[in-house]
This record gives sequence, structure tokens and C-alpha cells, in this order.
Amino acid sequence: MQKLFLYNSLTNKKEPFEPVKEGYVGMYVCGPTVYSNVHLGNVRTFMSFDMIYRYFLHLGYKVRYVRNITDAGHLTDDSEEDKISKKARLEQLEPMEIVQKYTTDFHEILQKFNFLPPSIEPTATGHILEQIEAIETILKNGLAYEVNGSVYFDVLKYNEKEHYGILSKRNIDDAIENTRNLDGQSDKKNPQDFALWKKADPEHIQRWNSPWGIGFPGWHLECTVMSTKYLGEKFDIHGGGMDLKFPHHECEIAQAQACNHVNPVKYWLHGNMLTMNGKKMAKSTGNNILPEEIFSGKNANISKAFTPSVARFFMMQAHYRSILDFSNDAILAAEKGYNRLMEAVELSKKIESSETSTLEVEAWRQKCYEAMNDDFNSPILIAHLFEAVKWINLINDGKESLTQGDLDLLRDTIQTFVFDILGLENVHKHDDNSDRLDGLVQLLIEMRKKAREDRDWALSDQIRDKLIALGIQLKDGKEGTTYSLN
RNA sequence: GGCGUCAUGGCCGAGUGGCUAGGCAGGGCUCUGCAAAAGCUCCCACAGCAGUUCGAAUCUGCUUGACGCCUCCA
Repeated sequence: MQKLFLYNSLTNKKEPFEPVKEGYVGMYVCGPTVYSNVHLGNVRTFMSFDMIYRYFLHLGYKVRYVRNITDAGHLTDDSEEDKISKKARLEQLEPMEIVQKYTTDFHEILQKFNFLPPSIEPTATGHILEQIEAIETILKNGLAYEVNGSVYFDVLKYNEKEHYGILSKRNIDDAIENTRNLDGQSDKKNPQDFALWKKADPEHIQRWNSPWGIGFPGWHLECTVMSTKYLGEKFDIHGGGMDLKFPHHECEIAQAQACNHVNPVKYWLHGNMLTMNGKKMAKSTGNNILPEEIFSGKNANISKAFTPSVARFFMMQAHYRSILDFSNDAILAAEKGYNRLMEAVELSKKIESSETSTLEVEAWRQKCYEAMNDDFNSPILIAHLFEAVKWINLINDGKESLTQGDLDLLRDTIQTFVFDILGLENVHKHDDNSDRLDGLVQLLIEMRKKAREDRDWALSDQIRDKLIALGIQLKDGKEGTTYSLN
């Protein structure tokens, strides 16, 4: 099995991956809060982990990939209203209608981007009982306290024996000094404390019964409970966006420690932000672009529509831990590179083998693995894939050659990395009219051929230029004319 | 204010103490009726200032700038 190194946010180091249980990987990724459409920035994080999931599967691990749906509603501020209920009131819908609507949207979007579904996709509302039990355990262990029907985690007490800040590299004393004074009416003993259970006011729509009265679970508890339930007290990988590192993931560690006395996660992986115009994409600021807008081209920041696979390629060209800035120029450039890659992939199916090989396919294949083994370095992998693009074209020109065995290896490796691991798709516009379109274009190619034989350049160029205007690129080669659709 | 990350060629983006990814755009050549496509090739960058070193863009310090977190956030 390939030796994989990954960057652990807990230690800030690249470490060799050694699973808790040999041959198995338990991976938990914080999913979306389903109160509005996912934007491209949300998608980036999930896509990074989709690629990581795919790579683990390819390496032969048995992976249980858990990605939750947050449908219980997190608090937005110190008011008692949470996101889900807020939106529900706005649209005159039941909270679960909102949840259903945006969960469906989430799934549809990810499907278009060719995501593999997670092994388990648990919901917060489906685990209220488990959350209540966890709170009882934490209370019993003396690390939480109840005030007026709410239960808070006692961060200072926890910090006496454990390190609150172990992940985000924060010092609790600094945090105390620098906490903003939001209001004076909080029930918390200390501003650092966070809610495990929050009392629901009468007008609060999402509400459940509990030993502390009617209320709803706190911000961070669901992930602790669900990851423990499905992956165990100690599991391999926990992922999420960089912006969740603090406080969300820090609180998860504290809760798990308080419940199970175990540091729950071996490797913390954090994907970096997708920015637009140099600023983080966020639902709240309006600085974002929706996947549907990418697919339709209907957004002021882009000049045309892009396929999901082009957007995926654009994101895979950057490392998951780097900030990536979205712009029209950047995705246009990515689209051209993507097209060139896909055309070479198609061509690779047609090129023929020779008696001898002039290229080192096995060494190249190993370089592809080395790229992925180095903290899932997809941009380096793509650089290597473009080396193969060059090879395929040279073989096609008769300037290099491969034996049947090497050619099969090349094709297999491309298939593996381009489609299985990066999750790209070569989108053929195979609608009902594709045969007709092909027939039409072939007819025009014939007519142009005739015109060229008659030296009727005006006609032949007209055919060529009108077709390119329609997005049909004619390619004159030694063996005749072919075409590609843009 | 505190904590942290990052500053790479026209653009996007990797990476390493010396051998200097890749994509896009641009120049030249091959091919072509002219082109396009494809191939070859050129353009050798690492914010600024000091320091460590035989040697740094890569290590250290400072400066400047950007971003992220500290409040829901992928």
C-alpha cells in the first residue's frame, strides 16, 4: 500500500497516515447547515474531502465517511432565535420544510459535481436523544452547569485539566482578556462557555423536551455525538472548513474529552477558503456565487456558463489547504486546460501501440502517486497529467511510442487519477440529438472537403468559421478532419 | 486589540537550501490554401530590508501589505 502523508492541523505537521485500525478509515466531515442554498465556497470544502475520500478508497481502505446535515439550527447571536427558525418564519414554512428544501438542493448540487455520497449522512434532529445523553454525561463529569433551563460547558474548569485551545493554538487566558463584551444578560459563568442545551422561548419553533425543559441542542454537540456514534470514541480523520477550527472543532474536542476522556481525532484536516474578489465567500455577506449560477452563467462575476466538471477542475488545480480566489479569468483559463486534458484522454483511447516504448510510464505513474501521497497534492498531480497529455499527442504524431503493456498502463493510470480520484467527468453532450448533430457536422465536413478540393476557399472558410462560432471546432489532420464541441 | 496564515513571472497556481512544476495568455517555428487544432520552442518569477550560509526565492529577524479566526459561517 502507498505511504500517505497528511497535514494534521492538530500538530501543524505533515504526518504519515497510520489508521486506528489497519485497513480501515473513519472520516467525519462537518456538513452544511441547511437554511439556504450552498454556495461555491461551501462546495469547495466538501469537494476537497470528496477527493480525499476517493483517494482512500482507491488505496484500498475500507472507509466509513460520515458527513452530517445540520438541521437543528445553530444560534446566530445571543438572541434566542436560530437560523432555521428565522428562515422558516421568513418564508412562512415549517422548519422541516426549510430543512428538506435545502437538503435536497445540497444533494442535487453535489450530484452535479459528481460527488460520491458519504457512507452515512446523519442529521442533528435525528440524534436529539444522543445529544441529551451526552449532556447528562458531561454534567455528571462536572464539566457543565445548568442555568434557567439551559446547560453550558464549563470551559475554565475543563481547562484546569485539559487544554482548551489545543487545536486552534489559543491560550484561554488570552481569550479571556480579549473577549468582546457582547451583553450583560448571559447566563454563562464565563464568556468562553458554550451552550450544550439552550432553553427555547415560547415563540421558538424548533423545540424538544429534555431533562432541563423545552429547548434545543447547542452549537457543537451534534458533531461530537454523531461522530462518536458512527466512528467510535477515537477515529482517524475529522475534516471541515478552516473557519470551523475555532470555536466549533475546539468545542468538539472538549465535549468528546468531557464525555469519553479521549482526544477523539487522530488527524484534523482543514480545507481553506474559496474567496471571490479577494474576500471570503459567505452567505451572510452576499459575497458568493451559487453553483447554479456557474452552470447557467447568470452571475455578474462571470462572462459565461461553466460545466460542473470545469468548476471541479478549477478547484482541483489548487491545493486544498491553500486559499483559492475565484475569478472569471481563472475559471476561463481552467476551462481551456480542462478541455485540452479531456481531448488527450479521448485521444489516448485511439492511439496505437508499438514494438518499443520511448517513455517511462511506470515512473510517471509513481510520480502521480507521490503527488497524492504528499497531503493530497492535486495540483502537482494535474501537472503530471499534463505531461501525459503531451505524451499522448506526441505518440499520435508518431514522435514517441509505447508497447501495448505501457499503453494499457498509461490509459489505466489516467482513468484512475482523472476520473476515479479527481472525480472529473468527460461530459459528452449525449442528448437525444447527438447522433443528428454528429451527422450534420460530418455532412458539413464532407461539403467543406469538396469545396477545398475545388479550391473554393470562400465556401470552405465560411463553413469553418460559422461552425466555430457555434462552438464546433474543426481539426484538420493528416487522416482527415475531426471536430470537438466547446 | 489578540491569535494565525500568506505574500511567486501578464493572469491562475505548485514547490524546493544549490539541479529553478503545471495551466492560461503572449512571441517564434513545424504543419496548413490561409487558419485553427496539435507538436516543438522562447519569455527564467519568487513583496521590501537586514542576517545565517560556500550558496536562499526556499532558514531567521524586522518592515509593509493581504486574508482568516476571535460572533453563525465550508
